Amino acid sequence: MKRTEVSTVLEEAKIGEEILVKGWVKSFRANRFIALNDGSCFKTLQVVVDFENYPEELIKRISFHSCVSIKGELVASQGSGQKVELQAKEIEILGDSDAGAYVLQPKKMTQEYLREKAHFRMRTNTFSAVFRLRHAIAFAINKYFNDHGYYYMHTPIITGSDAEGAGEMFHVTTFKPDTAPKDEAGNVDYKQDFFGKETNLTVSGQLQAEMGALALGKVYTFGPTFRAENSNTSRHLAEFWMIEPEVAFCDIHGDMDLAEDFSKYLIKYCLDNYPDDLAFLEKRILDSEKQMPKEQRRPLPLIESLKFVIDNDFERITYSDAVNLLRNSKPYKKGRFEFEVEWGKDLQAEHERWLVEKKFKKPVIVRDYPKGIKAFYMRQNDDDKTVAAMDVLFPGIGEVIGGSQREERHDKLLKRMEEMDIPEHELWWYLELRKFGGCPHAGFGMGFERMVQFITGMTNIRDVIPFPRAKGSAEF
RNA sequence: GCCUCUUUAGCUCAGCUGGUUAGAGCGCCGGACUGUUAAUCCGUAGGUCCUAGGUUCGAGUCCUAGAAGGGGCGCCA
Repeated sequence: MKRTEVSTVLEEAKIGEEILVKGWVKSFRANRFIALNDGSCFKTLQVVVDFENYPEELIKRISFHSCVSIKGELVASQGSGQKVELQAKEIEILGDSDAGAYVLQPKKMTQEYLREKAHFRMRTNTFSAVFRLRHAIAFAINKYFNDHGYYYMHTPIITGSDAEGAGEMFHVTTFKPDTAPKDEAGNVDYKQDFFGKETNLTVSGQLQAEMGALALGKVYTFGPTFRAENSNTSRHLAEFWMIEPEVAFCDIHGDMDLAEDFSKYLIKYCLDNYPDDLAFLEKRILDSEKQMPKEQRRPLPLIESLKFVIDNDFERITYSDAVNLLRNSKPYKKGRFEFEVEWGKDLQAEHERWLVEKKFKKPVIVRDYPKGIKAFYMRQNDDDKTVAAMDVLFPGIGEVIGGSQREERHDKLLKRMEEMDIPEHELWWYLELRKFGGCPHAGFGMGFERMVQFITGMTNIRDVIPFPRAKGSAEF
């Protein structure tokens, strides 16, 4: 007999049908009711066991998270919690789980504790919901771009240039530290290394994606990226996934339009297709906020805040306007900001939070940043002071997207690289893209895990990736 | 990298200005009950109080150092 998944049972199976289900026991009440979950959906199937008909030895093995295979008949439920239930006829234990020795318990456990039990944490309601949604968002990303005529481009994980300018890199080598061959000057001789040169793990696929955009028109990358930054926050990982669309014949305004439309699509996809998981996560957050002071609680419940984002236009302002707004703000005048607001300096998290959470109360796109605080490849504006860069700021998590129109003018790009000490010989190919058939183009990078954080409401980024990699932590 | 908080039973925590045998809820185990929805009721077991030093007649409690974890900041996605 073929197994039926719980999601199928609840959606399609008819009363009176004989079915076989397999899954994990979420609870076993009164020696009679198994709540069975197989991961196919958030819901559980109630299985009714007439314990009088089974050996006590078998009944005892039905315990928290033991794995069972049950054949039975689907019947209308006598209880009020569910419409249908499975009347068990044959029960087989596929995997025992000794409740006394098992590290999970059918009760609330802290996220910090579960993080240490990452091999089991996906079995909990919270993490199974989070990881179903993580999948949903990944799928929606590919669907959105495919439906809009973009090509999925795989950029390299190992890169030969360290000029991408997005932060500290992880070195890739086959040398052992103590036996690495040295050159005459006593430095490590990377000519003898696997690739014949120094290599690193990528911090961004953008520069390579630009090659694709100038050939295929619209491309996107979606893959892991690596930063060896010593940043210890709930929004940073050493290994994270990034989405980077790159579009030919697109300026900064088209870039912002794409960022907004794309973000809304991902949120809407989850609302439309995963209501049970979102409802559970929302309830979980509301419960945990009950003992918190009001100002620490979310302004809106999870689902409402997601709907609010897709129903409203993102606020779009220039960096200069943002600085003026901040300098006229109440916290600025009362000296409540820790950091100075001054044209030319980057906006700090406290400033961004004021703009998003206090001033506009919705996502904000800030554009035209001073060129001194942005990367070499961003297109210089006519004022000679700013570049066509934009950041999308979300409530709660800050910067979700950073993007720009790229500098397509060879002379301007070269000059900027010289000013910023970017070695020309490492990016010769990037410069040649401007020499032969170049065109205005733009793109952005979205932090995948930050988007998953926003949609699931999880406060720590380590809880939205199955195996977090962060400073001092690479377990599992 | 900086600042700050935490570490007591399997889990979540309480433990006052240092004082005698370190507690609760849940979980586990045993029993009762059996149409439950975090089932209920009764009972048992379970603790190098993170580690190492120190102060003291006496340290879970105070001091110093270290370890692990959380939160905030910086850097960014």
